[in-house]
Amino acid sequence: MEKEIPVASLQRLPVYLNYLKSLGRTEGNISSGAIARALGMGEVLVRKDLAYTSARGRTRTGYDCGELIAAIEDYLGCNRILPAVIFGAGALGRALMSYGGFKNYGIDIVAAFDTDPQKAGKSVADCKIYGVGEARGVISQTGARLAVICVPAAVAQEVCNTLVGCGISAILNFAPILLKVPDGVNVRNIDVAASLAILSSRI
Amino acid sequence: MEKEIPVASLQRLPVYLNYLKSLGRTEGNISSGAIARALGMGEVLVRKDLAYTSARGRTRTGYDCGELIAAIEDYLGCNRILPAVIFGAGALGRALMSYGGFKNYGIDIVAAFDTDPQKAGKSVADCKIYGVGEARGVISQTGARLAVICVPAAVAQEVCNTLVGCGISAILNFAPILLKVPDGVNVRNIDVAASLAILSSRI
DNA sequence: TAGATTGTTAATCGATTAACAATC
DNA sequence: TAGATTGTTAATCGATTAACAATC
Repeated sequence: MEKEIPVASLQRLPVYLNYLKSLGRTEGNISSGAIARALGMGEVLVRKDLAYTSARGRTRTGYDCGELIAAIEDYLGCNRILPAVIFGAGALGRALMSYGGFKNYGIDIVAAFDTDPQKAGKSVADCKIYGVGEARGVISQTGARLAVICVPAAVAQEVCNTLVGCGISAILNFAPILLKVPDGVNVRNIDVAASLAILSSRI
Repeated sequence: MEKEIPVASLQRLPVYLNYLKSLGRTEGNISSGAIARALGMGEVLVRKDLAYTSARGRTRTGYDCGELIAAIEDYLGCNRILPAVIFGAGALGRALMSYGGFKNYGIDIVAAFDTDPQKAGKSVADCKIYGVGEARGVISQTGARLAVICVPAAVAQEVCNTLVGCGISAILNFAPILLKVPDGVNVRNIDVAASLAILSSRI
């Protein structure tokens, strides 16, 4: 049995991917040492991380740029299209609806939901906002398993329960609370204010 | 010399704080075991983390809720007011301007900047948008040392250089690139698309 | 006192780094 | 061949967990 990738390594894969893409070349080779120097990390760590993907370096020449990008993209699943929904069409939710970066990772924001009936029926960047009552139908119809929670902390757990009940199995949570979810449901939290506070505590 | 707090511990402090505040009581005591159970972690780890703050538990009774909240807030610097600026008044930048959560951590978004002259002069949630040329003046006038970068990846490094030149020493970066900064400048990255991709790769 | 809880010291675990053989 | 680079195995480092004395 292959060893599972550590979270720390998994989180670095998009960093490598962004860097490689920023080079703007799909031909030629790049060594783990060059990547490591550019990103300020150890070269063995880079090789270890890349070894979790299907990328294989060539001794003396390094990794083929195009192959390496393809291997990371493949590992992260950028090539299939995965439908995702956003719950909460406030300022942050709408900003994410209009953000184009998800498609680089094969993620398609197919719908948004909001409790405000005024918002229902409107669209942001080709993404339609539905009322909460339509969540079950839209989620099952689109086959979305991935959701982003952008609602106030006070209602986030309730929204989370609804989403899990609709078959969502991975949640990116922007509300500053720890969501309780059943086994098998994955949650990642982004607390923007806390991130800024952590930075500022070192000033 | 006291041992410096590990990043992992520092990142958990806001989690404890959110949980304690969510209990909605400033009186009475709470034990590290109760906190650990609620957050799904080990109780020794909770005590170790809290020990970095000025909080001191009482044997047999645990920590005083109000004191503990105050100690974490104090450690994170929630009580002083720290001015911060946002660079990039696109959808995300404007969402952050109108987000109320920063003030819980004593962070005040005092200004935003954008290259688009159409946006200059407008305000979002009492926060005024300035042209790029005014950055130096506004930053030095407000004394901001903290900045949030919400511009496209292609211009993020340039914006970062400008900010550092204006005296900014801590940056929360939403652009999916690794910023190069001189020693003494702290950067934290939030890559929303990558976070969602990491989640989805486990589906 | 007995029991609950803290805080500290030692043990474990996992991730990063170092050393090095393999290879083109 | 000599040199550059990979991938693997061993060593180190840091963070988490376990054990336990202190105490109210």
